[in-house]
Amino acid sequence: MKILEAAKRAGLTVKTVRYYANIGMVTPHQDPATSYRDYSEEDVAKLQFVGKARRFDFSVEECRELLGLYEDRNRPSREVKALTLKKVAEIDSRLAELQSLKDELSGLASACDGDHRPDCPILNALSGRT
Amino acid sequence: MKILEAAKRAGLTVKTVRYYANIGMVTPHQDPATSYRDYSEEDVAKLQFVGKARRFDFSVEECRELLGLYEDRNRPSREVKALTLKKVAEIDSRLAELQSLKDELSGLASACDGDHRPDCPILNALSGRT
DNA sequence: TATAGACTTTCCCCTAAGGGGAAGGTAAAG
DNA sequence: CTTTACCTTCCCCTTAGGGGAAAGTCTATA
Repeated sequence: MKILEAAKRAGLTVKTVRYYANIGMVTPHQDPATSYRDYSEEDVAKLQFVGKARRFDFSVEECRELLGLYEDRNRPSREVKALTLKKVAEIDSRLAELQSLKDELSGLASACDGDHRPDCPILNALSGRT
Repeated sequence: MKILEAAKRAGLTVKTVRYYANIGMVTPHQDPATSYRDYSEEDVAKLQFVGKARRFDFSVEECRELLGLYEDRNRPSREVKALTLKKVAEIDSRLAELQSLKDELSGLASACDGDHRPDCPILNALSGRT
């Protein structure tokens, strides 16, 4: 099938699918005469796989790794689990970071009257006047 | 003072400080003869302000806005508060998004034996075999 | 069969916020 | 006077594609 249909079936944009072909992640057969790409069912499955993994916040390089494991019928599930746990840990530390940012900012916001007057605890905090 | 000292006092890199000058955010006097930048105390204060705001996850453009308000002795604190609350809301939705990602991934990881055998619920989930 | 419209290709520039490094000028210290 | 540290501009690199131009291809209909 042609790229538009493959993209639709994988829930991706044509640009994205073409990008994955360019970086060698999902490489369909390409007609040398017309240079049209021709996606097989298996290509579409890989695109779907990568699309899901991306939505799980795996980077493109991590998706490439996962895809390699996915295609290797003999891979140990250990490796997949390790990648996943690493990603969970990353998400965890980002969560903590964001939570503390939110706490500080909410604290500042609730200390600020938010009226028309110029005095503002938020700006005072940002300018270092604790 | 020269750029290295200004950067050190603001806790930023020289590259970053020069970048802020290039985009017109903190623009020190520049000697036309040597083209050396010369940072005043006020410039350093602005750099510190921007540095803090960046650490609070404000984008450079938002920092520019905040800096404008900071420099306007007559600004209403309302505007500052509005920007801050908007940022808090953004952080909140990102938190929810990450939390649900983490829950799904942890669920998958705990369902995976993580041994040497090839069967892996994580890959099964990614490949759409629910 | 000709042509319009839908689709495809490659190519190039753009994003945010700088980092890395080259080439060349300047300043302070020995 | 020379070394060393610092400064400048300039250019390319990063992520993961998006936007759009120019040109080729396919398909349906008049």
